[in-house]
Amino acid sequence: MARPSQIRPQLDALLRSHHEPHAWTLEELRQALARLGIHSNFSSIFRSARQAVDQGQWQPVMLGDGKTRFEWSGHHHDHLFCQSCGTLEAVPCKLAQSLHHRMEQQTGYRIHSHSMVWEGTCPRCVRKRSCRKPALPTHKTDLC
Amino acid sequence: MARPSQIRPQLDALLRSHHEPHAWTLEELRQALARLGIHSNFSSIFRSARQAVDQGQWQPVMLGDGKTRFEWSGHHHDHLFCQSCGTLEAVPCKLAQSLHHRMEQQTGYRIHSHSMVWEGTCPRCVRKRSCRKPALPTHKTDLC
DNA sequence: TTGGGTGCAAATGTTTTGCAGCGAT
DNA sequence: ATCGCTGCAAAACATTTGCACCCAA
Repeated sequence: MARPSQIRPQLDALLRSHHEPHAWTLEELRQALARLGIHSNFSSIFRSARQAVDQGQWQPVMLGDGKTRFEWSGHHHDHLFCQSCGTLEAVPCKLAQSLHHRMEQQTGYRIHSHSMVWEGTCPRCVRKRSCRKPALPTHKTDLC
Repeated sequence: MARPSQIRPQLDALLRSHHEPHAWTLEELRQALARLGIHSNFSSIFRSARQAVDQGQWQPVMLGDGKTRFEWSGHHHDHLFCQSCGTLEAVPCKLAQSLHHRMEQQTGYRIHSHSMVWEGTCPRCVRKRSCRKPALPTHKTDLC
């Protein structure tokens, strides 16, 4: 009964696309929209995101750098983070998914979703230096 | 070669204890210390935490409410969150642990750690109301 | 004397809200 | 007219840093 959202459909399209990044910060979404010629406000993106999460269409992803990222719920995946070079990869969550049933049995919970982040050293870094002090992700780390 | 930390040992003791909460926010740590008669500053707690994480003794835990929590690395566990009543439980991470090897094989990563949060409905809530709209965790949610 | 630990205040960065105006229904 | 969507500014929060001082080695 009121003005339909001008930006929400565009945001949905971004999250549904299979392009990088696979999980978007609010600021990344705003910039991506701007590149499409749609200049909007951070607050508007924020409110669209909250609504989308409430409606179950988006899923928040916390990677530990202080910024909340969002992904299309249907594209849910786990994350692989290289502590050495900061690379962040999306991996299918088949493995974690395979635990749902057992986890439900063991805990009595009815499980709706999960979020999982693996941290370690990527193949490239493993090859370069046989071993090095892992840089734990902090809020100032550059992810994505 | 300088003054030994007055609070770090106390903080370590808190995290090593098996009492609630199982994962502490900086503010919770400060308050717990205060209850022990040790009044300190938030910044000092923060710096102790950063150092402890750098040294690998503490592990940051992100639950999605905007606050970073910390647990003793040796006590690592996964989390179960009831979207209906907000209960947060710690569960052994044996199941997730069992995936390490396969995940390493499939990705070529050398995995050092993981973090996992299961979200769903706890047995009590499942019993009470057969079904209800799940309240997605937001930053304003009261966890722990 | 030195160098890390501590407290206090201020800066940063991100998230959240208040409010006025807009516009499709 | 109504009611949700927007933009702008400010507030609210959590994290982080600068700086002066303290104190055991």
